Amino acid sequence: MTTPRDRLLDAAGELFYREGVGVGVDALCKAAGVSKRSMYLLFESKDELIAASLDRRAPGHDAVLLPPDGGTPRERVLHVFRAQDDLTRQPTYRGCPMVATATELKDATHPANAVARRHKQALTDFFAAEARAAGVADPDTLAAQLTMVFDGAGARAVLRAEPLDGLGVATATALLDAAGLT
Amino acid sequence: MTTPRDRLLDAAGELFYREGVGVGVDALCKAAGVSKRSMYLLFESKDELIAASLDRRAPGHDAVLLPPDGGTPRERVLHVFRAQDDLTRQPTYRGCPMVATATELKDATHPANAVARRHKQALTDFFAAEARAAGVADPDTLAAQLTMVFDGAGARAVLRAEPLDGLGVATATALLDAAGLT
DNA sequence: CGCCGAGGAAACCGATCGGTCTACGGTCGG
DNA sequence: CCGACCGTAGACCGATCGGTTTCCTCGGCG
Repeated sequence: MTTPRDRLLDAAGELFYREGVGVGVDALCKAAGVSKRSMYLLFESKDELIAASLDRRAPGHDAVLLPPDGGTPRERVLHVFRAQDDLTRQPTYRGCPMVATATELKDATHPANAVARRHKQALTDFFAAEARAAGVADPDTLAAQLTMVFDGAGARAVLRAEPLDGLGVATATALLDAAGLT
Repeated sequence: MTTPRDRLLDAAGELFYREGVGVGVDALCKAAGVSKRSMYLLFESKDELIAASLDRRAPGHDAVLLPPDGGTPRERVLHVFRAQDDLTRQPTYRGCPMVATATELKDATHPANAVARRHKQALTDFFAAEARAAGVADPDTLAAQLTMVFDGAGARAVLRAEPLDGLGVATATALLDAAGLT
């Protein structure tokens, strides 16, 4: 049996991603099968719920993007971009949830923004660790560059409303080659 | 004397960028010094106004990003990323207006989405023209990659709420080098 | 059985949403 | 001096916003 809290977080994660954070609390509670009363007992405000739902999405997100154990650093990095490429083939793809939420909220002090920044940093850290393992000269710069390509690829897929078709993988490959990560 | 139409488009362009498309029509009209009645005589709906204001922003946007006449293709391409770097130093920077609006609207059929796609394509076309002038093997792919880096760099600046500090320029440089555009 | 807390349904709050409409103040050409 | 017209101010519409509150129905436990 799922708790009201879980149902709220799941419904929020899906609705906020699909329709934006402008979705009303009433619609959200109805989708979660939870009363507004319970929602406001579980969360201080809608803003807190946004942040919490974003946080909850992260593990699943990582599970899709990050590679399983094993493989060369190059393959492990490229796995992320291949997984993103697959995601953009789904018609429900609306870009990276972290980027989308931060973009919608504008306010840099919003609690959800800290969540987004933290999880985006985790992806950058993964790239940096692989680059370091491969002995790249400047792993942090390469990691930042790969993260930018990742988010730029997501933006492209959203704007054009079409799959990436290998463009993200190709760009990441070019950067890996340039950095000597073979 | 500015026309009500111009004032509306200017106010909409600034407010929608700074606070998002969720800004109300009342606040918008007050900022523009135009009555709601006039607004709805000039535009069919708020959605049309969003699209029109985005369209109006584009020339100024191009003027800031695109290089003046002259210079090598490489320098002309890098000028775009240097200009973007400067933009991210401003505390009012909220990312590329086209990307931000498309991200907020979700709906791919929204009139503003076509505007965003068109103007993003214009940037890609600029990159492709420079690449072609420099005799690059696959100018269209390079142009798409540069556009992704551009948007990824914008997303990074928004998420981290800090300037790019050369990261966009460095990444674009790496891609130019990789493509043999010296 | 009675009691109690958890939680759902829904009324309610003031504010605001996108959008329409009336009424009035200006500024023209005749 | 006069209508014709453009545009503003703002009331108004039903709906919805984030958030609070009241009421009532449960299930578990003594």
